[in-house]
Formats: sequence, C-alpha cells, structure tokens
Amino acid sequence: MSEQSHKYFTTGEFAKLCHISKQTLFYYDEIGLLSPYIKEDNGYRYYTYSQYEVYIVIELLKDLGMPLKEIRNFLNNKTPIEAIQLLTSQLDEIDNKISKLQHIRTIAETTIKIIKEALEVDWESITVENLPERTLLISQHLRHATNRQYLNAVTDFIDLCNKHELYTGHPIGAILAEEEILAENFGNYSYLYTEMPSSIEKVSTIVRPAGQYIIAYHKGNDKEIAPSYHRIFEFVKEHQLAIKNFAYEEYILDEVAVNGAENYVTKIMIPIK
Amino acid sequence: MSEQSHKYFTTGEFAKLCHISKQTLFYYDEIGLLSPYIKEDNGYRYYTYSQYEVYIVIELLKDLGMPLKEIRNFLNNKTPIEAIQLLTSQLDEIDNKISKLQHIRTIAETTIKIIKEALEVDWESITVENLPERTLLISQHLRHATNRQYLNAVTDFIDLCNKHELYTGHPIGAILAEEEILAENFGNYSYLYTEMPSSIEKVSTIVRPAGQYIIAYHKGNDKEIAPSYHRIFEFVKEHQLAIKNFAYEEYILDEVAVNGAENYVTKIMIPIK
DNA sequence: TTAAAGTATATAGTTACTATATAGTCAATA
DNA sequence: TATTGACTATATAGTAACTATATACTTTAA
Repeated sequence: MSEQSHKYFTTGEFAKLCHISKQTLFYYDEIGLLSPYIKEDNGYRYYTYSQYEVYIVIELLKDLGMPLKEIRNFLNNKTPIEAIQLLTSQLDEIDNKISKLQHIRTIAETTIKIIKEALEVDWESITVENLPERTLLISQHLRHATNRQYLNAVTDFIDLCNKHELYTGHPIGAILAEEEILAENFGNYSYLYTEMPSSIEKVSTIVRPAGQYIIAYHKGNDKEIAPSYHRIFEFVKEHQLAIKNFAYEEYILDEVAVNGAENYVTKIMIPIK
Repeated sequence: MSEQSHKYFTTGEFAKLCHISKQTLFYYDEIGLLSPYIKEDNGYRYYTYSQYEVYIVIELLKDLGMPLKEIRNFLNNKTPIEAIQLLTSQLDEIDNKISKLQHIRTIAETTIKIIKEALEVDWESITVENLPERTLLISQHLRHATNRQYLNAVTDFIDLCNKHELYTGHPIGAILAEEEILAENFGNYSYLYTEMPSSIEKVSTIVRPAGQYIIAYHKGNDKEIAPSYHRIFEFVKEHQLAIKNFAYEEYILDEVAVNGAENYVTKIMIPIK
C-alpha cells in the first residue's frame, strides 16, 4: 500500500464489517454507490471507517425500499439540510411500514384463530348456541343482481374493506334472507359482510344481534349447499324451532388452508325465534 | 365462456381487485403460483373469489420476504395444520421486522438530531459548558495498538454495538488521554466509545461524569486536528483553566451529511478541573 | 519459496417483475 | 351486420440487486 501508516480495511475486511459479501461491494463500486477510498494500481480496494458510516446510511435507506440509484444520487450531492430532509421524510415511511406490519400481524392472527376453530368442530354437528353481538360491514344490496353486478359488488366491497384497513383476516361472508332460504334459492344472497372491531362512521354497518343461533357446517362447494340446509330444516322440525331474519354464511376453511372447493367448510349461522 | 351462469373475474378485473398488473398474474400463472380457475381454449383466464383469498395469503407471505417458490410449494401441498404452523412462524418474523424498523427509526432520529445540532453551532467557538452524566460503551484499550490491532478493535467494537442493538445512531467517538494531548500525540486514542441509553450488564461501559467541559470543534480531516487543539490550549491559558483526564472526540458532521473529509466536523469535549 | 488465503475481473444466472411488440377476441355502436 | 375500440393473449427483452462460477493475479504465513 502506498500509505503504509494508514488505517484501511481491505475489501474482505470491510465486507465482514458490513456483514455483506465482497461481491456486493464490487457491485456497489461499479454502480458508484460506495467506492473505496483508495484503489491501487493493482486494483486492490481500501476502505476507511467513514465509509462504514456511509454504508450504514445506505443500508438504512435500502431497508426502507429506496432504490440504490436514488441513494447514490442523494449521497453524491448531499448537504446537511438535504440529509435532514431525507431522513425526516423516511420517518413517516418507517411509521407506515410498521403499521402495515401490525395490520399483517392482525390478519395472520385472525386467520390462525379461524383455522384452529375449524379444526375443533365436528362439521356434521348442528347445535344451538348463544352468539354475542357483532358489528358487520356490509356490501350494497345483491339480491337481484346479475353476475356482472355481483362481481362489481364484490370488488367494491373488497376495496371498501381495504380502504379503511377494516380487513382483519375475517373471511368475507354472505347474508341470505329467510324468504330465499325457505324458497331454496340458496345462491341468492342479500349482502356480503365481514366482521369489524366496532362501528366506524361513513360506512354501512349492521349489527348481528346477540341471541340463540343454529350453528351448522357445510363441507364442499358452495353451489351444493342445499343438502346442508335440508339437514338444518330437519333439525329445526325435530327440535320444534323456527328460523328468522337471515342466515349468515362464512368460509372457515377455504383455499387458504385446504386444496379444492370440495374440501372447503362453510359455517352457517341462523337466528331462531 | 363455457359456463355463462358463473361468477368469474377476467384477468383485468382480477388484477384490479388485487391491485397488481395483469402481467404479474400471467407471471404467477406461468410459475404455478396462482393459476386461473378456468382457462378457455382461446387462452382466456377466469378467476374466482376464492382465488382472491389465496392472493391475500400470497401477498402476506411475499411482504414478509418469503420467495414465491416457497409460497407455491406451501400452497400446493397445504393442510390446515401446516397453514397454522406457517402463519404462526411468520408472527415471530413480523415481530422481528417491526423491532428492526423501530431500531432504524431510532437511528434516523438520532442522526437527524446530531446534524441539526451541528448546524446550529459556530464551529469556531470554544465554550465551557456543563454536561450531564453519560454512560459510554467502550472498546478494548487501543493506546499502543498497531494499525492492524486498531482495525480489529474497530471491527470488534462495531460488532459489539450491533450485537446488543446498542447502536442508536450516535457516532462512534474516540477518547484521548490527557498525557497524549499534552504530548501532542493526537492520533493515539485510548478507547473508542459510543453513547448508550444506560448501563447494560456484560459489556464494558464507563461513565463520562457530569461537570464543566470545554467544548470546541474541529473542521476537516482528523489527521489535521493539531491546530484545533492549539486553539484549545490558548483558550485554556487565557481563561486560566486546566484540563483533566480525557478528551472525548466525536464526528458531528461526516460522510453521512457532507462530502469529503475536509468538510467533516468533530466535536471535542474536555473536562476541566 | 511455496502454498494457502486473499484479491481482482469477467461472465452467466437468479428473482420478481416491467416494458414492448404483435396478434387474436369480444362487445357496443353505426 | 360490420366495424371499431377495448380488451385478451403470447413472446421477447430489459431491469434491479444481487449470487455463482471461472480464471488469474497478489499477499502472507509456514
């Protein structure tokens, strides 16, 4: 080395310091992002401690999703003021990233909870249970919608859920009116719905009231749900009950946990008089 | 379409629903990650709502850094139990990601604070100020270290900081013993140090005591710090003061905020008797 | 002095897309 | 019914940020 008295890291040493590969340092040198302080005639690279500080900033910005080109452009023309501005704007970016991760966490937790519950119940069983009150976000009215209108409604409803970060991993369910049940038009849903933490202004919500509900399950494709409703009808007759208002259907096992519609499990909840 | 009565999304509609491009859906079909429910003879693709639920899981796992191949392998052989296991393991992954982001946030905040402070002071000024007590993490002793030993010490010290997530964006400073100052061996540091929130077991820390300190600044390369110390000596003489123990030097403007060593600013703090 | 360990360049491959060119299909209007 | 514009498809090339591999030179430690 030309300046033997100086304190320089070789490429390998500097790579270890940064916990990255030597190849990555070559690449960073090539694109002008982080070039060694000294490059000898034999091509050997030497880095200083200050460049480690720069690497820390590069890593920070990279982890926040900034492209290397932009990082390079910032570093090559930086002033203290610009550094403050950039880092300050990144603080908001970090906060967004954190709240997105917290949202993802909620979704994962809810999904786990639902699958676990699904594995614990006997899908053949029909029971009467007391359900607590729930606030439900609902779609536009669907009862007489064409396929096209139905698809648009699904899209709108999902956008609505995402817009307010209301999607918490709870599946999107469907509400079937008593008349449609009795007329055996099982595909003719009135609304889509999803559970929400609590009522939020400016969005249409309904309350699924607390009370006694028939809880039944349907295994298989939605389109072949009729036999499951027939089982419910028999149960109702046998126990001298009467259903009222709406049936609430939601997938508790779907493509997320099982393969193929024939293995899906739908939970059916119907309030009784 | 062969089954006109069914509720299918076209590729464009499904892409909008997922907020991704059509091209990405082609790609996901190609790699077998997410294929349409129906592919017509003319090549037209049709997707169902269930596939949106799958997309949500793909997006979740992708956002957590799982490669698409692994996601595909999971989805193709999934069971409810495996889905629970995977999602549960991802909860820890999410928590790690969140705490990493919080750490990055701390580093960014500290860096902003230091640059702001640096812009507020007059680098020519020499003052006497009362500094509060600080806990400092210190490196191994460096005073008579060779360059090689010095480089290893820097590496070890940085690893130590990272290991305990003790690096908070405070620069790494250096401690210079009184004897070395008086002998004008300004490069012969005793220790590296960095500020820590408070004492942590199992790591060597020292306390920089509260008290009166001379605060001076040096603009330019570390190697040319002598004139700045001479200014301090004059100040000491003029005000009939006496320095004691150690000088604490730290960069307040370095390659992170300015270009080139000639623009770096070092803050020098020396306790007085 | 020689072998191991380290350094370099050059080239190809990878992942998860994006962009572009070309062509077939569908649905609403003229 | 014809046609036009909005859609659909495939195929190919390009991109970012690396990683892997081959080949060759240099340094360092035995």
